[in-house]
Amino acid sequence: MASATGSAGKVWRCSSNIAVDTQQCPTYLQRWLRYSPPLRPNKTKEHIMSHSQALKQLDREQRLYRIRHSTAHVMAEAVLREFPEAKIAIGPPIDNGFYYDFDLPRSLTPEDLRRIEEHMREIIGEDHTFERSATTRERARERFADQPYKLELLDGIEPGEEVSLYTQNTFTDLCRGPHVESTKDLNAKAFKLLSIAGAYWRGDEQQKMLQRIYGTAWETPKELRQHLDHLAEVEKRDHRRLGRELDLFSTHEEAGPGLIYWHPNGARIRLAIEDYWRAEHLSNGYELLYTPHVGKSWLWETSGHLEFYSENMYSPMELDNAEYYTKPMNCPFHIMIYQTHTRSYRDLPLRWGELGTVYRYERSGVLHGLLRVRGFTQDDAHIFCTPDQIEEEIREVLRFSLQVWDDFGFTDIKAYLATRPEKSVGDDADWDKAISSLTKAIDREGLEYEVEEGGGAFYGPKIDLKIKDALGREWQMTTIQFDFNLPERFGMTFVDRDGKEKRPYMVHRALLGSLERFFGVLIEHYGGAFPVWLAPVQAVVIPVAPAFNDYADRVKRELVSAGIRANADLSDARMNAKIRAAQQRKVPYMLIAGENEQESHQVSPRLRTGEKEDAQAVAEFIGRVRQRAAAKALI
RNA sequence: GCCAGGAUAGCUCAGCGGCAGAGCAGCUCACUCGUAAUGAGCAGGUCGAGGGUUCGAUUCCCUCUCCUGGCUCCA
Repeated sequence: MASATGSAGKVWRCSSNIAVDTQQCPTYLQRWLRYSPPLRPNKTKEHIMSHSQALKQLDREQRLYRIRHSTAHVMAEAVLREFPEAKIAIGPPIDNGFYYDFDLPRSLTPEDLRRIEEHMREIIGEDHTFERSATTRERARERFADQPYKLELLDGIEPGEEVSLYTQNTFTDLCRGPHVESTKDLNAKAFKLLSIAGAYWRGDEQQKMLQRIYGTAWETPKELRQHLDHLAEVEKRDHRRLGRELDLFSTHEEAGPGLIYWHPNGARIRLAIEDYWRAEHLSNGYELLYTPHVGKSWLWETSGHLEFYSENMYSPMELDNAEYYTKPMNCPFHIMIYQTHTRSYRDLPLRWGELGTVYRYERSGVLHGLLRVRGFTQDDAHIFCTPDQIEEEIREVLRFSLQVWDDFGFTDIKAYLATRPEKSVGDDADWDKAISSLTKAIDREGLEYEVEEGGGAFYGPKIDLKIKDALGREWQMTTIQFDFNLPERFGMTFVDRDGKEKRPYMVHRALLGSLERFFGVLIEHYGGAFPVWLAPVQAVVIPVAPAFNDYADRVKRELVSAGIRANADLSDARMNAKIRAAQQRKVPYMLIAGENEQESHQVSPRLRTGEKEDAQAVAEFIGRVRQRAAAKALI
């Protein structure tokens, strides 16, 4: 699945005034569960409760956690049946399922998965209990003498610490638990093995590549089916598939992977996005810039990119005995403009935005449709201000950002505040002030947030916003980053009211992130059925028969001159086929034009929702589309 | 980059040592037709690239390119 979650730091706090949604906060959940006691049936004299009853008393997330964890153990047992020589690594529950990593003598095939599933169903049917036992680290070392990965895990445990083992049937695992009481608490019809993937031991490229089996597990077959349906829906909305079907964009391996070609339909949408973006920035106190695409090495040496970021930069071009680099970021160019004047405190704050196209070298294995590319346009902006202004500026950026997300139809937004990492530059006082202004801004906007302690960049703290799409997936989009590094490196100053030169604060911020990536998320969010203001084609005029082609074409021209993106389908297909074609392209309005309409200068709208409307005057329809587009309505 | 799986017509896919296939899309022709596919015909492929095995390779082997799923949600 296309996942957009960035590297998550350690979560130590969830906003206290908002209930923790465990689905949104898996790390928190796992932490909580880790320290919750293993499940025991309540065996008092007065009240003998079966295990299943005890399981039912837990809340749903905890039950699923145990079911998934236990299913992972059952899978490991099944894999050992198939491959007695297998070395087992780790097998945790994850969102919607579980995985287990194995070191196997050969590569797994889909056929193996079917057999492993068979074994699992057998084991589950045999009603084995999950027995917890405690032992010492040394005992455990003997127990797992032939399991090198388990030994390595044991090395990470304090010598005196108690080690817990869980056993079901023939399989014992080093495991913290908790588990269900017995395999009969698992439903043999509510799990499925989904995929095989390579995964480095401990996620480290230097370590051995293991084989990971991903599975999903639920309480009931119905839930499993719903989850599989959800996966099918995700697949149907895949922006790469819709990009082809709706003729929005393409990539070309022969012309360079990870580089996006926007087709006319995609470009229409991008134009709508950019027009909106520019208008909103100008009316929210920004000035807009255009800067070059390449710069001499001096620029990148000064900025530090060559030192810290060169892996991601395109190789230099040699011209006139100088090396020029294609830009991976816009910031140094904006600073060049800043430096063209002596800046007074009266000039600040400066809010400078640019739709700046940058190129970054991404390893070929990570490229993915529009979501991970090598060339993209950032909706970048830099704010230069005095320390006094910073709080207000941050608040303003955050407010503006939320307004933009609302306009694009995203209302479920969460903030992540990343604080100072160990290796970093800048004064403590600056960091404290910056973090405090970020926190105040989040509080002011009433956003739910988490703190990623030490998760900031070395040059400053940041707020990232994650938006939730129509399928409930989170995407990290907006980033608001302080930078204590570049002003220093470029020696930026402003003259304060006391006549002294001082260092301005600098904030980088991208709201949509990259237009390419945002486009991908937008396509999936709307499943290709864009709201009227973004739809590449807003209306198609469909004549009932060839005799009305002229009228249909006249209506189309009228719509186009009224600023509506309209086509007339004058092909020799039947009306029904034209409707079907427009429907599949997810055009919001189909306008049926026949004899009745022609006589009264009307059209009969059919919405892509399937709704049919009575004939109405063309002028009336124009007014309606304008109104719906202005309201940013879906249709 | 690494592991696994892919790459056959514009798209979705079948074929897997012996003449390269289907549906949709495209093109042509016919059809006077009211809310999700009118019919007939035509055209379309160095079977991702390069090398090898073979009488013969889209098919088997090797190399490369690209695509897809993954590569700590840490016992």
